[in-house]
Amino acid sequence: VVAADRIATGDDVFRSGEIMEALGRAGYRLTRARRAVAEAIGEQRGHFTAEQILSAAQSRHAAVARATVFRSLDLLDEVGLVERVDLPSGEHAWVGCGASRDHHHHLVCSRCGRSVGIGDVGIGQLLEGVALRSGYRIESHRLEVFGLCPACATRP
Amino acid sequence: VVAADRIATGDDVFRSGEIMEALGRAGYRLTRARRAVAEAIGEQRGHFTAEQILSAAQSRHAAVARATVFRSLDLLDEVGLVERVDLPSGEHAWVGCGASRDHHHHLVCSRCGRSVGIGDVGIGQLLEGVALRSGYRIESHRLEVFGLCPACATRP
DNA sequence: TTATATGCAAACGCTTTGCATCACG
DNA sequence: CGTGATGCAAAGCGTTTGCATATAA
Repeated sequence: VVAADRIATGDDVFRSGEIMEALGRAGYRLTRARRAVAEAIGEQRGHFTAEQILSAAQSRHAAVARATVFRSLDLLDEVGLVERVDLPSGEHAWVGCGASRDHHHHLVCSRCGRSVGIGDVGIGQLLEGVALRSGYRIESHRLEVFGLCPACATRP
Repeated sequence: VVAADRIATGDDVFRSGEIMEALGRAGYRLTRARRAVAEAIGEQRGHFTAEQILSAAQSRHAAVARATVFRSLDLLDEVGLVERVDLPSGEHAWVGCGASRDHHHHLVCSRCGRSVGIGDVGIGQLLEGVALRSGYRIESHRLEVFGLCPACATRP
C-alpha cells in the first residue's frame, strides 16, 4: 500500500513554460500578465506569497496588478499547478506542485522555503484506523511538514 | 512506537471552569473578560472563530472587546488550552485541546465543527522514512483531518 | 498599591470587488 | 469581433496596536 518509491517526488519547482502550457491545455488565455506571473513563480526557490510574486514581476519590468496576482494564483491552484500551504506562523503561502498531480503533501524548508513533494506515505492507512476508532467518516486531510533542507541543515 | 490506544483522545470540549483554573495555575489574572471568553468557548461545540466568541459573549450580557478576544485566544494558545486550525477554506479557527497537553492533532467534523483530538498515530515514524529519503531534517508537522462525525454521518 | 489587563478606535495587511478598458483567440 | 482578462482604486475582513483607564492580586 505504501508507495515507498513515491516519497520525495522531487523539487516543487518548474519553468514558466510548463505553467503556460498547462494553462493553455486547460483552455485559459495565455496573456501577458499570466506569463509574468508564471515567470515570477519560476524564479521562486521555495514557497512564495502573493506579495513576492508581485514584486518579482515588477523587478523584471513585467509589472502586474496586485489583483491579477491573486486571480492568477487562484487559477493555478484550480489547475493544480500550485497549492496553498499555511505556514506555522499562520501566513498563507503557495508552493508549486511539480509534475505530480496526485494527492500529495509538501515538505517545506523552514529556513529557505524550498519545498519537495511527498507522496501518500501511508497516512491514508493510518487514518483508516483513526476512522474506525473515532467513528468519524474521514473525508480529507492535510499534512504539512517543516524542517531544514539538506543545504540549510549543513550550513548553520 | 505507535500508541494505538491514544487514538481519539476524546472530545475537544471543556467547561469554562477548567479554563480559568488552568489560567490561574499558569499565573494569569482571572478577570471578568477572561471568564466571559472562557464561558463562550465552553458553549462552542466544535471549532470556533474569534468572531463567534465575540458574539457568544455579547449574547450572554458579558460583552468583551474584540481586541480582548484575540488577546485571550492567544493566551489560551500559549497555555495549550486551544489551538489554531486552518480550515480547508483558508479560514482560521480554534479548537479546544481537551485534557491532553501532548503533541496531537485534530479530527474536525466538516459539518458541525465538532472535533476530537487524535494522538500521535504513528506519523512520526512515517516521517522518519521521509527524512531519510529526502535528506531534510524534519522539525515539525501539522496534520489536520476533516470528515463527518458519527452524528452528522448518519443524519443526512 | 501596582503591575496587568481592558476598552476603544484607529491603523494595518492581505485579499476581494466593481467597473471601465484592453487584448487574446 | 466578442468574450474573457486586466488594471485601478476602493471596499472588506480579520487582526493588531497605542494609549488612557480600570482592576485583580
